[in-house]
Amino acid sequence: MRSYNQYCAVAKALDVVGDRWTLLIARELLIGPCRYGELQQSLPGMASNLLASRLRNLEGAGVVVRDAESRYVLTPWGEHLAEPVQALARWGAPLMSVRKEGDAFRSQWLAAAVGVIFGGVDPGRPPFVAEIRADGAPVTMESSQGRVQFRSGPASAPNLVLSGPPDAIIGLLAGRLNQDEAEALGVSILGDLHPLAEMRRADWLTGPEICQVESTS
Amino acid sequence: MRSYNQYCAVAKALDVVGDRWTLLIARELLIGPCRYGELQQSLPGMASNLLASRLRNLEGAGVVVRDAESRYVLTPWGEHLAEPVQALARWGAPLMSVRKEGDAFRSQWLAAAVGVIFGGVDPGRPPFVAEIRADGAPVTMESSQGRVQFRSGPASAPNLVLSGPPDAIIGLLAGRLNQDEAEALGVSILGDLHPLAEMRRADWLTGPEICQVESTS
DNA sequence: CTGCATCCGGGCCGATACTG
DNA sequence: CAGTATCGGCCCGGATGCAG
Repeated sequence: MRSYNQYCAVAKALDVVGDRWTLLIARELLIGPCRYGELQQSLPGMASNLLASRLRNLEGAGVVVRDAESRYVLTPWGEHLAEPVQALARWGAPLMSVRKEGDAFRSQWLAAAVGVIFGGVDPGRPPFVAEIRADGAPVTMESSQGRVQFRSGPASAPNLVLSGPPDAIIGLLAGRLNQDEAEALGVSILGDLHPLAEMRRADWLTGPEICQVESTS
Repeated sequence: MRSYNQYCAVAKALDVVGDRWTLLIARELLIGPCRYGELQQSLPGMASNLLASRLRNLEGAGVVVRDAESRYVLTPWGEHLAEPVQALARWGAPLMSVRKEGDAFRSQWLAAAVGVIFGGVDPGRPPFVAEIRADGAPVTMESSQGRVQFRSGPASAPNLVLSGPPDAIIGLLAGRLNQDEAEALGVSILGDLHPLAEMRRADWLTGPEICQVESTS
């Protein structure tokens, strides 16, 4: 990307990660190291030359390095992209209330949603393990010592198993839908949902009321 | 911008504010309502048609509205862009250690820097007023009740007056430079600098050591 | 088969000129 | 003052090619 040529930290940051697709690459690498092909699968619609170019730029800027298995890994500085990426996710969360026709979905993207809804540390949180199957490979959400962690793969001894369409699962996690509404949308629920409510961030707002979703383009 | 077509909060957010220049427009509007012409002056290098187009998009998305004087103002949802913008500024802060030849500077951009270095609430902060003149109109930084506020215009009864080149001023505020080093770079200092150290965020790191600034393009 | 590089059409970006 | 019009060029997106 052409530099903004502004002596301002926001502009400098965008000089590095402001290109189209770049922050979505960071979103994937924040979950863990990735091969080139894994990134391609996680970024449907992105041209292969663009992915290669973005990765080169990020490598040159010191955000990403290659590991011994030639996977792409965030540097310590790159790991700190977690904060702006999560802040953007929190800001964009109201737009998730409806899933647009044709929107792609990958189960690992629940990691961002989980970070947004259950982020931070809260000693009052109960220990809890949930396994989630939303349109793909199962992922596990685990609350322990006040912190909610996320990883891909099934859970060994879950307190809760959710499976169904992604938008209904997210509505349930976000607290926008209750058990009956979610089941009506095709979610199958095994276990008790009530601990979810105690695990949400204190500042989490259930509804998307802050942004009016307009239909007039 | 073309939509990413991903059912993910980060992608949805970037569908709205991921376009080139858009987050810099938000940076300006976060300081306060702006006329079209003020935005143009604050965004050197941005084409006029692009500014008009971005403002239309933001208005359509519900991020911006026009007030009675036809100024552009953030909606409540738009105000919440403060978090992602500040997070980006914090992430990009290490890149501010050197000012590149040709980088533009506006005194109001100190607002972002002040937010990054002195953001949040800390009851231990002493009350303090500083007037800063960095290459332009004077701006005022005021600490009261644990919170540091920023506004444009001179201070009425400052404890500290700083004037000089922007990079040296920022180095001083960030704690990268001491009084002698800053004065050697042309900063004139009236008053006591020591309260600044007590006002910085507890997690503020002085140096840019986290990102190696490489010269090999 | 993975990990890119090349090519090409279309659209976005950047600069300047122009208008109510 | 607040935008609109226009045009060259670069970036983006999709398909294809190719080397290890």
